[in-house]
Amino acid sequence: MAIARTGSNLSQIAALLGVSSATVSNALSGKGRVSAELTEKIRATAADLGYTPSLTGRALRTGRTGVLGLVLPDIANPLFPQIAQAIEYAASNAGYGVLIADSRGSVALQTDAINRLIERDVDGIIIVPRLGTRIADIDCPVAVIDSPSTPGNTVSADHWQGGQAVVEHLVSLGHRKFLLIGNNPASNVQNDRIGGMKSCVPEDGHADVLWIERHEQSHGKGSLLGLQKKVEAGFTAFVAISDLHALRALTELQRAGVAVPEDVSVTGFDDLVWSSVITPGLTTVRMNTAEIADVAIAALVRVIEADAGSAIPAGPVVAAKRSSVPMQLVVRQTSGPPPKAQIA
Amino acid sequence: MAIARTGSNLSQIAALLGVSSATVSNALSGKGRVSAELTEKIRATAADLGYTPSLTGRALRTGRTGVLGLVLPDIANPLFPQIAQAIEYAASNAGYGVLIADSRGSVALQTDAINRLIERDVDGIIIVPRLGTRIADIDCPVAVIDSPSTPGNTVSADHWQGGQAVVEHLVSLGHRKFLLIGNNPASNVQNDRIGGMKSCVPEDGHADVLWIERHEQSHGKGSLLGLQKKVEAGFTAFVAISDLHALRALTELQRAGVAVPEDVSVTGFDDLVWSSVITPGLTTVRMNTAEIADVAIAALVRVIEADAGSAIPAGPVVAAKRSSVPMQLVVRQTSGPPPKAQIA
DNA sequence: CAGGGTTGATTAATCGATTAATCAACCCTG
DNA sequence: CAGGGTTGATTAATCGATTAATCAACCCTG
Repeated sequence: MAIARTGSNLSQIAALLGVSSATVSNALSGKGRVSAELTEKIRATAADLGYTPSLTGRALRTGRTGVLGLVLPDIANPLFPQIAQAIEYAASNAGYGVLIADSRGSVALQTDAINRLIERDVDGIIIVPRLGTRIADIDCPVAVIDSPSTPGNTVSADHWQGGQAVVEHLVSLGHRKFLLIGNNPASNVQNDRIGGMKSCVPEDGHADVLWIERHEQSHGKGSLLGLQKKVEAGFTAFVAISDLHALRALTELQRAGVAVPEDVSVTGFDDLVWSSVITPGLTTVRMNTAEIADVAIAALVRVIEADAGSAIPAGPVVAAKRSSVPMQLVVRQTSGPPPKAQIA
Repeated sequence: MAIARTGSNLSQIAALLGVSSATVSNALSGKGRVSAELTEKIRATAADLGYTPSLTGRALRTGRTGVLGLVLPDIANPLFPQIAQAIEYAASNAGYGVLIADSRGSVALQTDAINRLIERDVDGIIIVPRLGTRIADIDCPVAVIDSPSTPGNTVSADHWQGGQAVVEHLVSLGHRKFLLIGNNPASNVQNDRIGGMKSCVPEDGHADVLWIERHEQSHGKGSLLGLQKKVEAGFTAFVAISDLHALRALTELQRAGVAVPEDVSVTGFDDLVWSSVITPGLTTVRMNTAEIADVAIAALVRVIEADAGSAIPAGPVVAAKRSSVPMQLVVRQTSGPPPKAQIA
């Protein structure tokens, strides 16, 4: 014997009013033909009973569960909560629930995570892919949030433009010698940011790139980045592709007695939670997660709800109307003019 | 016409072998009586067809969806991803999916979030409650992860013991004058941590508490905490209830020219991602999120799967076998002996 | 060898909602 | 007033899996 749900169901309403459950379904969904009078009565009793439709029953019949899957990369990325929140909010507004699946930093587990979601019959999947992963063939609509230069990207922040914005800001303050700090050159996101930064270095300026993962391979994990020597070599702007690395740079410089922003400027990316409370407050670039989530969900929902007609979607990865959303520069206290001596 | 699922179903296997779908169901689930020979044949064809049971069909029949809801407080808490990851992992191992719902920092939205989950027929809910929220009556089993001193708490880290561990460490280094840094005294978690810290201050020592939210009400959001004056007043240990506040303290002190750990020690809580990469590395206390998640999920699953017998559970909030899980001290570079002059 | 017990299967109902097909009643119109 | 059209409802099938009830075949045992 199946276990009865706590709430009421269509047949209960139908029995109470002496009509068929089909009529109740039609009345509540506005489909079919039901007299205005009866519709009103059905609405009223449904409200009285606190009726909520069984999404399971509906899912079985319609083949749509109303649930989206969200696949996230390595949890270490502190931007994750913001993205997850934005996706959940946008999905919820569109009438969808969000199942999470964690790829725990490994490509194999990412595939497992996707398969778990598909087994649960999600209507679509949003993937924030792990570094350089290609999305394998997936049997449902997929939205990819990575970077505009990634093939198959659905929507993402305009990381290149974000990189431009922060370097333009520093150039206008008078900086000419930049140390760009990245982590892993295999990341499309990081490459876009670095690329945008480089594109704005003026002809009389200079930019070096420090890749942290490479540096740590030779110097050991968590080792100093040797920034003090860079300061001595005349670098005045330390431009990181993440607040995490900016923070690392900032504390290393402070510890070495280099004053920020008086001696050098430090900037980050992503506006993570701590950026506003540290001293000095971190100048950074913020992505519009709400907008990105809205676009991704809208694109996904459009394909899902059109799917009734065309059985086979063209490709699994959906396209959005806008594929990139501008980033916004947030100026706080870690960026300022370089010391007088440095200005040529 | 309902939309057919992409995969195969029980009746397809049944038709292929010329048996009834009931037999296929029995064979695959190991229930009922099916000959060993036939069971083997059914298993083989199921594997051939790549059969995965429709969880929707099963859910409708059994009344259990195999999905848990996870309600998270304000996303600003950077510990969230670790908890979410641990919960998802534990749930997945127990055969459950995890739907997320964000309470976005408001009690009203927390209730909305819970209702959305219930509408989706989750089998149980895990709540990491917002500051001082009481869990309203909920129509399904609930596990609460807050603090051992919270009434109705299911399981959590032993925040009191964590507070003890960090102050014991500092006392053994020679510290006697402590500034304990909290945010909001209405939080059970924060109160437990502060309480544990205080309980380990020796008789010849002293501890003051700085509540940041109160401080900001009079001094403005993001204002300096006035720690330099505290250093001048002889405080040598700054013990925060979160790495976020420890980071704030650390940068403020470094900026003011106070050397950490030579002049003063700074410690945090939660071992957030950046704690290991900043310079100097932050001494902190880590919670065993995996263990907490395992206990919470186990308690929830126990009630859910016993529910078949007893229709009405005693109360919605489930109890666990262990209600508190010890925290672990992680010693890095921000803690050291106080300057010689300060040792009496 | 009659009749109780076991084995290994099938039948049919069920969970809840949706929807194509059908039907009764009524309204018109030529 | 016969017959086509519309209105407002119902009937019945369906999505996929589960499971209580039933049944046929066979095996024993007294």
